Amino acid sequence: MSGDHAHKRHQMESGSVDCNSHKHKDKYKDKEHQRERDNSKNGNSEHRSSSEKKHREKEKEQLKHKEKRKEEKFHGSDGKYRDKENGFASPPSIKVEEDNGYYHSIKHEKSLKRERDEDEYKHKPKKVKVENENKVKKRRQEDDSDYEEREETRKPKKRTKEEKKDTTGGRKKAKNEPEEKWKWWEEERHTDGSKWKFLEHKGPVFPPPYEPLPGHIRFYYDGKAMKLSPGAEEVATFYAKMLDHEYTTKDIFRKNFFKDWRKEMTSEEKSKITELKKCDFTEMHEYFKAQSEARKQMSKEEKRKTKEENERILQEYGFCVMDNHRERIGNFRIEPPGLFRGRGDHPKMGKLKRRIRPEDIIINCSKDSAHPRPPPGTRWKEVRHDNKVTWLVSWTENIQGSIKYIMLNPSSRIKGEKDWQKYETARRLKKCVERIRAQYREDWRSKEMRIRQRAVALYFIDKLALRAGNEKDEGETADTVGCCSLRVEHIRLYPQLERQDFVVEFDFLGKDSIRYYNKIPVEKRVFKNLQLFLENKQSEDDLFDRLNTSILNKHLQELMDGLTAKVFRTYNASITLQQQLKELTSPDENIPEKILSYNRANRAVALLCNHQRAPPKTFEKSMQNLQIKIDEKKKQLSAAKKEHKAAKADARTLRDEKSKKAVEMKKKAVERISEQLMKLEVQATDREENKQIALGTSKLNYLDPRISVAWCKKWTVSIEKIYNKTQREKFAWAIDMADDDFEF
DNA sequence: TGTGACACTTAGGATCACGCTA
DNA sequence: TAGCGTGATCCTAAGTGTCACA
Repeated sequence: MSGDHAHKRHQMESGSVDCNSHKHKDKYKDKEHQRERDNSKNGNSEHRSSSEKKHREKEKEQLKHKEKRKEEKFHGSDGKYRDKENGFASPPSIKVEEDNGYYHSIKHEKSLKRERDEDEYKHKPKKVKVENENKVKKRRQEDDSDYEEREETRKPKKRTKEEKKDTTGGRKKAKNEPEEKWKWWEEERHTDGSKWKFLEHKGPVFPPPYEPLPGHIRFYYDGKAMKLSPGAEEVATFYAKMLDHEYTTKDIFRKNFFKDWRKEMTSEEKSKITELKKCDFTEMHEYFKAQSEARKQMSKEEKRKTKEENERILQEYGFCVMDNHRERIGNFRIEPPGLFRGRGDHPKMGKLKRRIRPEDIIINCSKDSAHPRPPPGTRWKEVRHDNKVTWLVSWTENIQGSIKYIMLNPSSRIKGEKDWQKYETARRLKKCVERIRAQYREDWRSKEMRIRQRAVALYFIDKLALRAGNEKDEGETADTVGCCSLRVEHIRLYPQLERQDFVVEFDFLGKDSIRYYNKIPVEKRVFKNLQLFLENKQSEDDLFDRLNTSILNKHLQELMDGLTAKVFRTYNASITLQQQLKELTSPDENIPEKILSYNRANRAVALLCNHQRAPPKTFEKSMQNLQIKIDEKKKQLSAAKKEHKAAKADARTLRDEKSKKAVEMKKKAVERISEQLMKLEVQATDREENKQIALGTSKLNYLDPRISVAWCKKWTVSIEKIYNKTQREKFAWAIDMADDDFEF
């Protein structure tokens, strides 16, 4: 990152756009906005239907026309538009960082101590400083109110005498005491654009080499057993393993697999094996199934050994040292070879994903770190020392020619800081969203078509939380769209529908080929504009032919520093959660009911963002089981109530201590069973409502965790009820800094 | 100004591990 | 204690957005 860029980032964080005057109005408008959205969203119940088929059928006929339109869109009719190449990236250029004197190994810590004292904030000791409570409270308030301001004004902290004396944070660690969590959010950030000063790791873990099948497991071609060469056999096993999967029923998958498989065959095999339908992989398939079964049946001792071995690998390769801290790596294993599982109607599904060799790998680490060693007899493609990026290992995959990375775990400082920053940008949008909304409404009346298109697209991104919709390489990926890449065929206009005026129906495949289907009433001016955009266009033409994500983001950047289309999704998701939590949580709810309210608020966001999932295979059965439990519990409750009544009658007659005690016991039993019943009923409601909705995606990526933390603190719900261990690790910063009065 | 390369986030499905129940 | 169901974790595809360069 250049100095300029660093400066820009700093500016972005300091929230230079003054939007405060809109603050109070925003709250009201946001709510109105949400209500409008809720009303419009309920039509979105259909799930992954056959609209993909429709796209396929039209594809051929559309292609020609589309090419033409595209040409016109960007170059007028001069024909200068050049098609992209085949989508494969050329090998990344070699980039070697000069030693700038920043790097140091933890091994050299002692000799560099003097430097650390002078530039202390860059190299904090692992131990966490002990702060007094008032200080902590003050810091938290500061964090909540204005993170950017703090970033701007904060100067490197002076260390106390004690701290200088002891790099372990002022006290010695007792034996077996769990290592304290590093509170990176209390420390300074790099301001020079660098992502780290020191990075050391052991490199990636490669998948085991191919093990040939035992002799008795055979492949049959045209009914006859045939021994395959190791290369061809390995690729055949990839297919055999997937025989149960729907992929192997798809024509494109089968075609691509067969084509790539033939490339791995010997010439003799190639001449014999000419049709996939004559191939019989069932023996291989059964063999792998038996193997997986055997793995499940392993003895306790064997399972323990496997677990220990995995733990050893994790300890050795799953961590790195970044700026004096041991940090967990996200994905330290190289992707094994196999068949490409593109989603939706991906034209490349079934192609062979090649085995990655050390010679394909680029290592990124500090110059003065102990470099990872390649496996014996091999070498890395390159070892570079680029501290402007966060990745540790990269390679180029052969399907799309894209670069794959090994990066740190979400709980790491480097990811956490970015996440925190993302939510701060969204909070800045909150301060000026009304001004931006007023502006795009005004732009609906612009004389210029490009401005009208931009304004309508932005309205959709804001109102419906649509993705930006970058352009994609045709024929290289599945045909999916976002807002800017919507085509005429993706919307339908109804001047009146179901007693509502100006209704727009959306039906398209979005990211991961997940269907977006929604009918929403829009403002008259939007409707009229859409009619205008559709004039003289064919179904496969772009709806917004004068717009792309680059133009839109450039405009957004002018409205607010750091604003892009993506920020609207984060903002709308978080603000919706906050509003829904306020609306749905009531003080007289018990804990399970509160959690149901939380999940309902979370669901509202997932619905908004169209986060769907395939209903679990066992869904119906598990609901039935739950219902059986509920029925049984109801019976229990009615029996317990009867017993309680009888005990009361006894007590009235006998009037002794024993019968009084019995009444108490029966009463408690009724209460206990009632509570159990209530929990089961809440669970059933929650599960039913969650059938096709994925809550995890929004929770992990869109909802400012401080909203959830504050809600937990306010209603004394333990954080474990809403975040599991991994999520708590990822959001440690928020759990530590948010109080019950945090406002997004 | 368009384009490709690159870096990074977001996403759903597959697989694993663990706890509950019969 | 085996079998099952479920939540947690892993995996990797598929997006977004920025930058340099022609």
